[in-house]
Amino acid sequence: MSKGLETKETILKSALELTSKFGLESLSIGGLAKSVGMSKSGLFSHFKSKETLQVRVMDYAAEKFTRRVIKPAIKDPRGIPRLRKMMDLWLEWSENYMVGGCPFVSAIVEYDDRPGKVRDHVLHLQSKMIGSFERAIQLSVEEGHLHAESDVQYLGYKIYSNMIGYHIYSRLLGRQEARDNFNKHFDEIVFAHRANLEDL
Amino acid sequence: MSKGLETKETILKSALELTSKFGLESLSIGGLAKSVGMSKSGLFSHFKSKETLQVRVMDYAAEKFTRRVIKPAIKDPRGIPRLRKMMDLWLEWSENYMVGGCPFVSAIVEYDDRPGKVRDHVLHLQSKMIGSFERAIQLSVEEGHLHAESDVQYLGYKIYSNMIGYHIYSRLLGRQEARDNFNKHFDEIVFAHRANLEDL
DNA sequence: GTCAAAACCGAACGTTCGTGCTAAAATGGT
DNA sequence: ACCATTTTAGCACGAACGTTCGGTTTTGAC
Repeated sequence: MSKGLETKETILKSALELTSKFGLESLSIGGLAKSVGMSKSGLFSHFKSKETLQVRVMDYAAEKFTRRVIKPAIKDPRGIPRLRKMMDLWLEWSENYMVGGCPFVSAIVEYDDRPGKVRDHVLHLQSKMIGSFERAIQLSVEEGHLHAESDVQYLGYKIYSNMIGYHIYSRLLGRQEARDNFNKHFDEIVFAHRANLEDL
Repeated sequence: MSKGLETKETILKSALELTSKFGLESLSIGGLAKSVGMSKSGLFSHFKSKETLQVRVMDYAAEKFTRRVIKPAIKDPRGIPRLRKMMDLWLEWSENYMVGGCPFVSAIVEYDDRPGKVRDHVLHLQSKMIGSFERAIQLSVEEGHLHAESDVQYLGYKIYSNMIGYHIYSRLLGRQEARDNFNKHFDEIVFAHRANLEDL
């Protein structure tokens, strides 16, 4: 790997950490340069603008997310087990890997009223992420784990809400029941949509 | 009312609008001054620091929230009707009254990793808000609308998650099913915890 | 109408922001 | 070892940031 790509990786790694902690908008060129130990202009020349940097950071986050949450889960059997695994991996991602919490959650809220390329990109990535969950839910229906009339989009909404709710209860409010709540709620959602056994 | 309090009200009103749109941290003294049509220093002198301004803005928001969501709901009968009314009023508050979405949601996410007075204050206000919902849930149990063994805290978590989920689905993702999802999910949560009729 | 207090403004402060420009240093294929 | 390319640093810019200060206007009680 060339020197350029190496430092670009170093920069993005540090940038993602800062973003996770303080948000995508607070990410400053100068501060980022200091945290990776290089000059402002040297760092800047890797991205032509701050906007580009922000977009790259989110791409970097999305790549890590796919590698750590989505991809490992497909080793588990289709249906509820795989969906459950995604939840566990997301918890791991959100709690331990990302020191400042899931960067998408912050970015989404931060940019819901800031039109521009960054917002569009964040929206696109988050839609893709929700799509991944919806696909896992769809598979759960096809595998017969959830009943055939399940509204996949609605189920996705409930599961996503549970994730966000956990994130806030755990992060800001610091409630240690958050994880139990999350798991219990997920189980209830799945249970409410389970297939009638006599249908199989 | 004295002149000082009047302008302070004007400032806070405009500040809350900006905060709702762009977040509490992006709120700048200069920008705010321009939007209310007064000088930077003139505005600044009303609050001794930006930190104080931010705290006051959140207090202002909390007051409006109480006046528009909590207080009107107590006219409805205790229990599920009152809780349901709170949901409707919150939807109204979040959708129409606050142009940029619920300011607490933004503030919470923005400050989950920024220690300081602002964070502490936001946390305190949000805890109070959740407390209001939990009290309404508790009343629903006492009124016999929800079964006696209901875990009020857990129910609060689910209802809160639904609110946050709706906020994101509706705001950033722009999904128009969001509202239906929200209502359906609320009904399901209540239904899942309803009192057994034979117990009454 | 007087006068102290409150409110407000304009200018300036030291920083930090994002972004150019130029030149030096490091890199890597030949 | 050479040399073109890439990467990095230094410096400067205009703008915006929060904040301070000195002075002017406005307010409201007497």
